[in-house]
Amino acid sequence: MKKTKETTFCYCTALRKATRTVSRMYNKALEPSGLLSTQYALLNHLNRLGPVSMNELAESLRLERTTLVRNLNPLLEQEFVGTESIQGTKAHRVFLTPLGKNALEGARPCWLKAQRTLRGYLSEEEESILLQALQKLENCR
Amino acid sequence: MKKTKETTFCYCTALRKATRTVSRMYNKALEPSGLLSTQYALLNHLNRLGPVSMNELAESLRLERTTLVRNLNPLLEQEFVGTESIQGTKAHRVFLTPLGKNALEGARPCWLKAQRTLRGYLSEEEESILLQALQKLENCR
DNA sequence: ATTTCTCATGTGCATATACACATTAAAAAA
DNA sequence: TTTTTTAATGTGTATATGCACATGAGAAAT
Repeated sequence: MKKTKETTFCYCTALRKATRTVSRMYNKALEPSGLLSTQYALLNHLNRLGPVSMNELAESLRLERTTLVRNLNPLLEQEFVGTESIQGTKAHRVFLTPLGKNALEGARPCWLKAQRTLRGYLSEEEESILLQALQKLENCR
Repeated sequence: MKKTKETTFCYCTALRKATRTVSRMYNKALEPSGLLSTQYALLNHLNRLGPVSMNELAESLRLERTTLVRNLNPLLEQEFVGTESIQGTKAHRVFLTPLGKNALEGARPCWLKAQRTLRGYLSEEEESILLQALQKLENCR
């Protein structure tokens, strides 16, 4: 009879471990731009989404709302992003300012460097399946 | 001519995103055991490595030494792990205590539940390539 | 033996992340 | 209209993570 292969690794541990290294790498690469990797990610996301409510943004990043707000604060202070209240409700919408778009574009070469380095480690198939797997995992709720 | 596919995702962002969700999931699952996901990971790692120096442990987890020490503290207090100094040097060795081994084994069912859930999301091929890719990425230094 | 150097460790600070609880404005129900 | 409910926010606390810098004990060089 076929014995189920024993699980020896842990998704959580493996993901966290890789994330630590990769985050360090991107932070290093982004240093000249003055942006942290999380800030780059936020600006980039806003650039693609356009104006969104806090909740939508948090949800789409799978990020705790309060964490999002705190991460957003320095970007608000630098006026890389702005907020506007939604007519007649108390909800807000966040959007990327021209200044923010500028910062994002200025940081793109740094980002690209890190990104290219990592791509170099994986085959096309690995990259594509990695991405696909991550997308499945991030929906495990 | 073939245009290189434009890179639209970001390794760092994608990893962090999935890691957030997965970590939440494991923390939830581990709740009854009283261990946090990071603590489970530490105990588990120590269980497999046996006594190791702080530096080796940090290195093998790709974890900042200071972070490791701080994550280790509550486990030391609960006497799940112990330390001993290495003869004639000022270096330390960390090891899993019987109490710690106990805690680890008690938490295993909770962990397994989360682990099984995630496995259910991926095909065997996806799992295996994911793991392989993560291992490559975590060496990007 | 004294000086220098290396390496294990410690401390302080900043960001990233989540959760629980409080607050309050808008919407829905009574 | 008053009450109730829901949903957007805000606050406090705790863990996770990394970096820069300080300290101090052995090891190596002089």
